[in-house]
Amino acid sequence: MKSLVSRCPIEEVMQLLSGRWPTLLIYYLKQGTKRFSDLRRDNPTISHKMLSLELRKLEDAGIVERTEFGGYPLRVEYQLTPGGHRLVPLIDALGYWWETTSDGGGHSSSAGAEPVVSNTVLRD
Amino acid sequence: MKSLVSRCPIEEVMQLLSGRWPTLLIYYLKQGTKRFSDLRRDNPTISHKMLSLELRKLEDAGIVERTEFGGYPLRVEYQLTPGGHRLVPLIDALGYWWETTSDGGGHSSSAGAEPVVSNTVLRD
DNA sequence: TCGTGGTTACAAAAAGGTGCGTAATTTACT
DNA sequence: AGTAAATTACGCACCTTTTTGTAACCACGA
Repeated sequence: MKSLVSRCPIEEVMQLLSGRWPTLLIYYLKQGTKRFSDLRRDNPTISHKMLSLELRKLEDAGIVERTEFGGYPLRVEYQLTPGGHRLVPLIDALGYWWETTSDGGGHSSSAGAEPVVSNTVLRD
Repeated sequence: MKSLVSRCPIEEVMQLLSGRWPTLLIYYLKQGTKRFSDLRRDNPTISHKMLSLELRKLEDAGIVERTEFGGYPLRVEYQLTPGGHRLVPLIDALGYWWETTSDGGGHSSSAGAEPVVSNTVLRD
C-alpha cells in the first residue's frame, strides 16, 4: 500500500482522473454502453494494457460498471454508473473553462503592477 | 511546440491539472497571495524543484500570475489570475462529487454498489 | 486459426527527489 | 573592519521511482 490517509477529496478525485485516459474514456462512455474493443476503436492510441488498467480503476472507483456476458468469444460491456454520469457535466465544465480562458494561442495580458521585473521569460 | 493541436479541450485541461500538485496549489493559492516558501510550508512534501516546475506550468497556462520583486533576497509572489479563480469552483465541485459518490475517507453509509471487502484495506 | 478480454514479464519513458550552485544584501562572528 | 553565513527562488545534474508501452500468453468456441 502506498498511501493511506485521504487528505482532501480533491486530491482523491485528481488521483483518479489524472492522466490522459480517465476523462477520455468517460467522454466516450457517456455515449452509451461500449465494449472493450469499441473503446479501443474510439481511442486508437491507448494500449491494450492501459485500457484494461484504466477501466478497472474507473470500475473500482464506481464510475464505470462492467458487465460480463458468458460464452466465447468473451463479451464484456462497460457503461457509466449514475455516479459516473454525474461526473460528466463537471468534466465538461472544465473543458468549457479551458475554451473560454486560455483560448487558442498566446495570452500575454501585461498586467502592469508595481513590480520591477518583466513577467515571463518565454520558453519553447 | 511540444504537442500537436488541441484535440478536445478536456484533454488539454486534464493535461494541465493532472498530477498531485496543480489542484493542490490552486487550492492554497485561492487563499490569497503566496510566496514560494509559503507554498512549500503549505505543502511540505513537495520538493522545491517540483514546486517551481508546477508553478511555471500554471503560470504558462494563465492560471497563476508570478510577480517578482527586485532586491535580495529575491522575493516572488504568486496569485491566481481571474481565470484561475474561475477554475476554483469547478475543482471544488469535483471534490464535492467525490465526497458524495464514493466514500473513501471512512465515512458511513455504504453506497451499496458492490460486496464490501474489508474496510481497512483499500487498494490504490 | 481467429477473435475477445485479460494477464503477466520485461523494457522504455516519464515523473519526481536530492543536493549543489547562484545572485545581492544583511547579520553574525572574530 | 573583514570574513563567513544566511536568506530566497530558482536552474541544473544525477539518481530513483512510478507509469506506460510491447509483446507474448491464456481461455475456448466457431
